[in-house]
Amino acid sequence: MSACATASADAARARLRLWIRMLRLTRAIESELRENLRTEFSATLPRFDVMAALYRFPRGMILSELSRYLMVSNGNVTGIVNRLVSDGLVERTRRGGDRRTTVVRLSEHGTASFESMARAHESWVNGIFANLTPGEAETLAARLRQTSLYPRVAP
Amino acid sequence: MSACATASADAARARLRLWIRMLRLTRAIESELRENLRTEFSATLPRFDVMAALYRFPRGMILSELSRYLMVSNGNVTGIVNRLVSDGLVERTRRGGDRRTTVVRLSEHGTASFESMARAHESWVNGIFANLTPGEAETLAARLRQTSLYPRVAP
DNA sequence: GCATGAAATTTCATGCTTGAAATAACTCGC
DNA sequence: GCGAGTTATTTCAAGCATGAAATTTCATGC
Repeated sequence: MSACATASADAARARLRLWIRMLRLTRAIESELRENLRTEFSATLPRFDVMAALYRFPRGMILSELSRYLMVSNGNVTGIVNRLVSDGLVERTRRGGDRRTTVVRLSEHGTASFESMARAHESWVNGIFANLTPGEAETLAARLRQTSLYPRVAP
Repeated sequence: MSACATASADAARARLRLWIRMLRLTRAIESELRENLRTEFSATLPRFDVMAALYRFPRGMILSELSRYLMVSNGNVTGIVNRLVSDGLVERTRRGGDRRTTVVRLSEHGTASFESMARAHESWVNGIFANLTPGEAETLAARLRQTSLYPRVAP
Protein backbone atom coordinates (compact mmCIF):
# COMPACT_ATOMS: atom_id res chain seq x y z
CA MET A 1 0.00 0.00 0.00
CA SER A 2 1.66 3.23 -1.13
CA ALA A 3 1.46 6.47 0.79
CA CYS A 4 -0.44 7.93 -2.12
CA ALA A 5 -3.17 5.28 -2.08
CA THR A 6 -3.56 5.71 1.67
CA ALA A 7 -3.94 9.46 1.33
CA SER A 8 -6.64 9.11 -1.29
CA ALA A 9 -8.44 6.55 0.86
CA ASP A 10 -8.38 9.10 3.70
CA ALA A 11 -9.75 11.71 1.32
CA ALA A 12 -12.59 9.41 0.32
CA ARG A 13 -13.37 8.79 3.96
CA ALA A 14 -13.42 12.50 4.78
CA ARG A 15 -15.87 13.12 1.94
CA LEU A 16 -18.03 10.21 3.05
CA ARG A 17 -18.10 11.61 6.58
CA LEU A 18 -19.20 14.96 5.20
CA TRP A 19 -22.01 13.31 3.26
CA ILE A 20 -23.22 11.33 6.27
CA ARG A 21 -23.28 14.44 8.44
CA MET A 22 -25.10 16.42 5.83
CA LEU A 23 -27.67 13.69 5.37
CA ARG A 24 -28.27 13.27 9.08
CA LEU A 25 -28.60 16.99 9.68
CA THR A 26 -30.92 17.41 6.71
CA ARG A 27 -33.15 14.63 7.97
CA ALA A 28 -33.26 16.05 11.47
CA ILE A 29 -34.26 19.46 10.13
CA GLU A 30 -36.84 17.95 7.79
CA SER A 31 -38.38 16.05 10.70
CA GLU A 32 -38.64 19.22 12.72
CA LEU A 33 -40.19 21.19 9.88
CA ARG A 34 -42.61 18.38 9.02
CA GLU A 35 -43.71 18.17 12.63
CA ASN A 36 -44.23 21.94 12.80
CA LEU A 37 -46.18 22.02 9.56
CA ARG A 38 -48.37 19.18 10.77
CA THR A 39 -49.18 20.54 14.20
CA GLU A 40 -49.55 24.20 13.27
CA PHE A 41 -50.99 24.04 9.76
CA SER A 42 -52.16 20.44 9.20
CA ALA A 43 -49.88 20.49 6.19
CA THR A 44 -47.15 18.21 4.92
CA LEU A 45 -43.70 18.91 3.54
CA PRO A 46 -44.46 17.76 -0.02
CA ARG A 47 -47.52 19.98 -0.15
CA PHE A 48 -45.48 22.89 1.19
CA ASP A 49 -42.80 22.27 -1.43
CA VAL A 50 -45.29 22.25 -4.28
CA MET A 51 -46.93 25.41 -3.01
CA ALA A 52 -43.55 27.10 -2.60
CA ALA A 53 -42.66 26.32 -6.20
CA LEU A 54 -45.99 27.66 -7.44
CA TYR A 55 -45.60 30.76 -5.30
CA ARG A 56 -42.24 31.40 -6.90
CA PHE A 57 -43.77 31.10 -10.38
CA PRO A 58 -47.08 32.94 -10.01
CA ARG A 59 -47.94 32.66 -13.71
CA GLY A 60 -48.20 28.92 -13.20
CA MET A 61 -46.16 25.88 -14.15
CA ILE A 62 -46.88 22.81 -16.17
CA LEU A 63 -46.59 19.56 -14.27
CA SER A 64 -43.34 18.46 -15.84
CA GLU A 65 -41.67 21.79 -14.99
CA LEU A 66 -42.85 21.28 -11.44
CA SER A 67 -41.47 17.77 -11.26
CA ARG A 68 -38.11 18.81 -12.71
CA TYR A 69 -37.89 21.74 -10.33
CA LEU A 70 -38.72 19.67 -7.27
CA MET A 71 -36.64 16.72 -8.47
CA VAL A 72 -39.45 14.24 -7.99
CA SER A 73 -41.19 11.92 -10.42
CA ASN A 74 -44.07 12.94 -12.65
CA GLY A 75 -46.51 10.56 -11.05
CA ASN A 76 -45.63 11.93 -7.66
CA VAL A 77 -46.50 15.49 -8.65
CA THR A 78 -49.79 14.35 -10.14
CA GLY A 79 -50.86 12.90 -6.81
CA ILE A 80 -49.83 15.84 -4.64
CA VAL A 81 -51.41 18.36 -7.02
CA ASN A 82 -54.62 16.33 -7.15
CA ARG A 83 -54.93 16.51 -3.38
CA LEU A 84 -54.14 20.24 -3.36
CA VAL A 85 -56.75 20.83 -6.05
CA SER A 86 -59.41 18.94 -4.14
CA ASP A 87 -58.59 21.11 -1.11
CA GLY A 88 -59.04 24.27 -3.19
CA LEU A 89 -55.44 25.43 -2.80
CA VAL A 90 -54.34 24.90 -6.41
CA GLU A 91 -56.12 25.40 -9.71
CA ARG A 92 -55.63 23.43 -12.91
CA THR A 93 -56.23 25.18 -16.20
CA ARG A 94 -56.01 23.24 -19.43
CA ARG A 95 -55.68 26.22 -21.73
CA GLY A 96 -53.10 27.00 -24.37
CA GLY A 97 -52.34 25.50 -27.74
CA ASP A 98 -50.72 22.30 -26.51
CA ARG A 99 -53.51 20.09 -25.27
CA ARG A 100 -51.13 17.68 -23.55
CA THR A 101 -50.15 20.20 -20.89
CA THR A 102 -51.87 21.26 -17.71
CA VAL A 103 -50.98 24.57 -16.12
CA VAL A 104 -51.28 24.63 -12.34
CA ARG A 105 -51.14 27.69 -10.08
CA LEU A 106 -52.01 28.67 -6.56
CA SER A 107 -55.60 29.75 -5.97
CA GLU A 108 -56.21 32.94 -4.03
CA HIS A 109 -56.83 30.86 -0.95
CA GLY A 110 -53.70 28.81 -1.68
CA THR A 111 -51.58 31.96 -1.98
CA ALA A 112 -52.79 33.33 1.35
CA SER A 113 -52.36 29.95 2.99
CA PHE A 114 -48.82 29.59 1.66
CA GLU A 115 -47.80 33.09 2.74
CA SER A 116 -48.86 32.32 6.26
CA MET A 117 -46.92 29.05 6.29
CA ALA A 118 -43.89 30.63 4.66
CA ARG A 119 -43.57 33.25 7.37
CA ALA A 120 -43.57 30.57 10.04
CA HIS A 121 -41.24 28.37 8.03
CA GLU A 122 -38.68 31.13 7.64
CA SER A 123 -38.66 31.79 11.34
CA TRP A 124 -38.27 28.08 12.17
CA VAL A 125 -35.27 27.85 9.86
CA ASN A 126 -33.86 31.06 11.25
CA GLY A 127 -34.03 29.55 14.72
CA ILE A 128 -32.46 26.26 13.68
CA PHE A 129 -29.45 28.03 12.15
CA ALA A 130 -29.30 30.75 14.80
CA ASN A 131 -25.75 29.90 15.81
CA LEU A 132 -24.47 30.65 12.31
CA THR A 133 -23.92 34.29 11.48
CA PRO A 134 -25.39 35.45 8.17
CA GLY A 135 -21.86 35.61 6.78
CA GLU A 136 -21.15 32.03 7.79
CA ALA A 137 -24.45 30.94 6.31
CA GLU A 138 -23.57 32.59 3.00
CA THR A 139 -20.11 31.06 2.94
CA LEU A 140 -21.52 27.64 3.60
CA ALA A 141 -24.20 28.06 0.96
CA ALA A 142 -21.55 29.11 -1.55
CA ARG A 143 -19.48 26.00 -0.80
CA LEU A 144 -22.47 23.72 -1.24
CA ARG A 145 -23.17 25.27 -4.59
CA GLN A 146 -19.74 24.25 -5.84
CA THR A 147 -20.62 20.58 -5.51
CA SER A 148 -20.94 18.87 -8.86
CA LEU A 149 -24.48 17.60 -8.38
CA TYR A 150 -25.91 20.90 -7.19
CA PRO A 151 -29.06 21.27 -9.27
CA ARG A 152 -29.08 24.22 -11.62
CA VAL A 153 -32.53 25.33 -12.61
CA ALA A 154 -33.15 26.11 -16.23
CA PRO A 155 -34.34 29.73 -16.42
CA MET B 1 -38.80 49.72 9.76
CA SER B 2 -35.60 50.22 11.70
CA ALA B 3 -32.17 49.35 10.36
CA CYS B 4 -31.94 46.71 13.05
CA ALA B 5 -35.13 44.92 12.01
CA THR B 6 -34.02 45.00 8.39
CA ALA B 7 -30.67 43.46 9.25
CA SER B 8 -32.27 40.61 11.15
CA ALA B 9 -34.68 40.02 8.27
CA ASP B 10 -31.66 39.77 5.97
CA ALA B 11 -30.06 37.34 8.39
CA ALA B 12 -33.18 35.17 8.38
CA ARG B 13 -33.20 35.19 4.60
CA ALA B 14 -29.54 34.19 4.40
CA ARG B 15 -30.20 31.26 6.71
CA LEU B 16 -33.26 30.27 4.70
CA ARG B 17 -31.19 30.35 1.51
CA LEU B 18 -28.64 28.09 3.16
CA TRP B 19 -31.34 25.62 4.13
CA ILE B 20 -32.86 25.56 0.66
CA ARG B 21 -29.47 24.96 -0.94
CA MET B 22 -28.65 22.22 1.49
CA LEU B 23 -32.00 20.54 0.93
CA ARG B 24 -31.75 20.70 -2.84
CA LEU B 25 -28.20 19.39 -2.88
CA THR B 26 -29.04 16.59 -0.48
CA ARG B 27 -31.98 15.54 -2.62
CA ALA B 28 -29.91 15.56 -5.78
CA ILE B 29 -27.25 13.39 -4.15
CA GLU B 30 -29.86 11.04 -2.70
CA SER B 31 -31.42 10.62 -6.15
CA GLU B 32 -28.06 9.76 -7.65
CA LEU B 33 -27.23 7.26 -4.92
CA ARG B 34 -30.69 5.67 -5.06
CA GLU B 35 -30.38 5.28 -8.81
CA ASN B 36 -26.94 3.69 -8.48
CA LEU B 37 -28.07 1.31 -5.75
CA ARG B 38 -31.05 0.28 -7.85
CA THR B 39 -29.23 -0.34 -11.12
CA GLU B 40 -26.09 -1.91 -9.71
CA PHE B 41 -27.38 -3.79 -6.68
CA SER B 42 -31.19 -3.91 -6.98
CA ALA B 43 -31.22 -2.27 -3.56
CA THR B 44 -32.93 0.79 -2.11
CA LEU B 45 -31.69 3.61 0.09
CA PRO B 46 -33.77 2.65 3.14
CA ARG B 47 -32.49 -0.91 2.97
CA PHE B 48 -28.92 0.36 2.60
CA ASP B 49 -29.38 2.64 5.60
CA VAL B 50 -30.67 -0.15 7.80
CA MET B 51 -27.85 -2.45 6.74
CA ALA B 52 -25.28 0.29 7.34
CA ALA B 53 -26.56 0.78 10.87
CA LEU B 54 -26.44 -2.95 11.57
CA TYR B 55 -22.96 -3.17 10.09
CA ARG B 56 -21.83 -0.46 12.46
CA PHE B 57 -23.26 -2.38 15.42
CA PRO B 58 -22.32 -5.98 14.65
CA ARG B 59 -23.61 -7.30 17.96
CA GLY B 60 -27.09 -6.36 16.82
CA MET B 61 -29.62 -3.68 17.68
CA ILE B 62 -33.13 -3.78 18.98
CA LEU B 63 -35.70 -2.21 16.70
CA SER B 64 -36.23 0.90 18.76
CA GLU B 65 -32.48 1.62 18.82
CA LEU B 66 -32.50 1.25 15.07
CA SER B 67 -35.41 3.62 14.63
CA ARG B 68 -33.85 6.24 16.93
CA TYR B 69 -30.52 5.96 15.16
CA LEU B 70 -32.04 6.29 11.70
CA MET B 71 -34.53 8.93 12.83
CA VAL B 72 -37.50 7.10 11.35
CA SER B 73 -40.65 5.78 12.96
CA ASN B 74 -40.94 2.40 14.64
CA GLY B 75 -43.48 1.06 12.20
CA ASN B 76 -41.23 2.01 9.32
CA VAL B 77 -38.32 0.00 10.67
CA THR B 78 -40.56 -3.02 11.21
CA GLY B 79 -41.48 -3.06 7.53
CA ILE B 80 -37.97 -2.60 6.15
CA VAL B 81 -36.52 -5.19 8.49
CA ASN B 82 -39.28 -7.66 7.59
CA ARG B 83 -38.38 -7.39 3.94
CA LEU B 84 -34.66 -7.74 4.67
CA VAL B 85 -35.35 -10.81 6.78
CA SER B 86 -37.41 -12.45 4.06
CA ASP B 87 -34.51 -11.83 1.67
CA GLY B 88 -32.11 -13.52 4.09
CA LEU B 89 -29.98 -10.42 4.68
CA VAL B 90 -30.98 -9.83 8.30
CA GLU B 91 -31.70 -12.19 11.19
CA ARG B 92 -34.12 -11.66 14.05
CA THR B 93 -33.34 -13.31 17.35
CA ARG B 94 -35.82 -13.09 20.17
CA ARG B 95 -33.47 -14.10 22.93
CA GLY B 96 -32.59 -12.37 26.16
CA GLY B 97 -34.52 -11.73 29.31
CA ASP B 98 -36.84 -9.04 27.97
CA ARG B 99 -39.37 -10.79 25.80
CA ARG B 100 -40.64 -7.53 24.34
CA THR B 101 -37.45 -6.90 22.39
CA THR B 102 -36.23 -8.30 19.11
CA VAL B 103 -32.53 -8.17 18.32
CA VAL B 104 -31.72 -7.83 14.63
CA ARG B 105 -28.33 -8.23 13.00
CA LEU B 106 -26.87 -8.77 9.56
CA SER B 107 -26.64 -12.36 8.41
CA GLU B 108 -23.37 -13.57 6.92
CA HIS B 109 -24.82 -13.03 3.50
CA GLY B 110 -26.10 -9.60 4.53
CA THR B 111 -22.66 -8.60 5.78
CA ALA B 112 -20.95 -9.59 2.55
CA SER B 113 -23.66 -7.91 0.51
CA PHE B 114 -23.37 -4.70 2.50
CA GLU B 115 -19.58 -4.60 2.24
CA SER B 116 -19.80 -4.80 -1.49
CA MET B 117 -22.38 -2.00 -1.63
CA ALA B 118 -20.46 0.12 0.85
CA ARG B 119 -17.30 0.08 -1.27
CA ALA B 120 -19.27 1.29 -4.28
CA HIS B 121 -21.17 3.82 -2.18
CA GLU B 122 -17.98 5.35 -0.82
CA SER B 123 -16.55 5.76 -4.28
CA TRP B 124 -19.76 7.38 -5.58
CA VAL B 125 -19.70 9.89 -2.73
CA ASN B 126 -16.01 10.48 -3.25
CA GLY B 127 -16.71 11.33 -6.88
CA ILE B 128 -19.62 13.62 -6.06
CA PHE B 129 -17.51 15.68 -3.66
CA ALA B 130 -14.34 15.43 -5.74
CA ASN B 131 -13.98 19.19 -6.05
CA LEU B 132 -13.72 19.62 -2.31
CA THR B 133 -10.33 18.93 -0.79
CA PRO B 134 -10.35 16.64 2.26
CA GLY B 135 -9.58 19.70 4.38
CA GLU B 136 -12.54 21.61 2.99
CA ALA B 137 -14.75 18.56 3.53
CA GLU B 138 -13.68 18.36 7.16
CA THR B 139 -14.23 22.06 7.73
CA LEU B 140 -17.68 21.86 6.23
CA ALA B 141 -18.55 18.77 8.26
CA ALA B 142 -17.43 20.53 11.42
CA ARG B 143 -19.64 23.53 10.65
CA LEU B 144 -22.66 21.34 10.05
CA ARG B 145 -22.12 19.65 13.37
CA GLN B 146 -22.44 22.99 15.16
CA THR B 147 -26.04 23.32 14.06
CA SER B 148 -28.47 23.01 16.91
CA LEU B 149 -30.49 20.13 15.49
CA TYR B 150 -27.51 17.98 14.55
CA PRO B 151 -28.44 14.58 15.96
CA ARG B 152 -26.16 13.32 18.68
CA VAL B 153 -26.21 9.56 19.03
CA ALA B 154 -26.37 8.14 22.51
CA PRO B 155 -23.23 5.99 22.97
C1' DG C 1 -49.97 -10.57 44.64
C1' DC C 2 -51.63 -7.12 41.97
C1' DA C 3 -52.88 -2.74 39.89
C1' DT C 4 -50.95 0.91 37.31
C1' DG C 5 -48.12 2.76 34.23
C1' DA C 6 -44.15 2.56 31.08
C1' DA C 7 -41.70 0.47 27.23
C1' DA C 8 -41.11 -2.48 22.74
C1' DT C 9 -43.24 -3.86 18.98
C1' DT C 10 -46.84 -4.44 15.53
C1' DT C 11 -50.75 -3.04 12.96
C1' DC C 12 -53.35 0.22 10.49
C1' DA C 13 -54.96 4.14 7.52
C1' DT C 14 -53.18 7.60 4.90
C1' DG C 15 -50.09 9.83 2.12
C1' DC C 16 -45.57 10.06 -0.35
C1' DT C 17 -42.30 8.14 -3.86
C1' DT C 18 -40.50 5.59 -7.42
C1' DG C 19 -40.05 3.40 -12.03
C1' DA C 20 -42.51 1.46 -15.63
C1' DA C 21 -46.33 1.05 -18.66
C1' DA C 22 -50.23 3.12 -20.93
C1' DT C 23 -52.53 7.15 -23.29
C1' DA C 24 -52.85 11.08 -25.73
C1' DA C 25 -51.04 14.93 -28.26
C1' DC C 26 -47.47 17.08 -30.73
C1' DT C 27 -43.43 17.47 -34.37
C1' DC C 28 -40.99 16.51 -38.20
C1' DG C 29 -39.36 14.27 -42.34
C1' DC C 30 -40.93 12.82 -46.34
C1' DG D 1 -51.23 13.44 -45.46
C1' DC D 2 -48.91 10.19 -42.63
C1' DG D 3 -45.81 7.43 -40.04
C1' DA D 4 -42.06 7.51 -36.63
C1' DG D 5 -40.45 9.35 -32.82
C1' DT D 6 -40.87 12.59 -28.91
C1' DT D 7 -43.18 14.85 -25.04
C1' DA D 8 -46.83 15.50 -21.30
C1' DT D 9 -49.52 13.29 -18.34
C1' DT D 10 -51.81 9.57 -15.87
C1' DT D 11 -52.12 5.08 -13.91
C1' DC D 12 -50.33 1.31 -11.44
C1' DA D 13 -47.84 -1.86 -8.19
C1' DA D 14 -44.57 -1.91 -4.83
C1' DG D 15 -42.15 0.03 -1.24
C1' DC D 16 -41.34 3.83 2.09
C1' DA D 17 -42.92 6.96 5.85
C1' DT D 18 -45.77 8.86 9.33
C1' DG D 19 -48.67 9.08 13.60
C1' DA D 20 -51.96 6.76 16.24
C1' DA D 21 -54.00 2.76 18.22
C1' DA D 22 -53.58 -1.91 19.86
C1' DT D 23 -50.87 -5.70 22.07
C1' DT D 24 -47.68 -7.71 24.86
C1' DT D 25 -44.31 -7.56 28.34
C1' DC D 26 -41.91 -5.46 32.00
C1' DA D 27 -41.26 -2.56 36.36
C1' DT D 28 -42.78 -0.40 40.41
C1' DG D 29 -45.50 0.87 44.38
C1' DC D 30 -48.34 -0.68 47.55
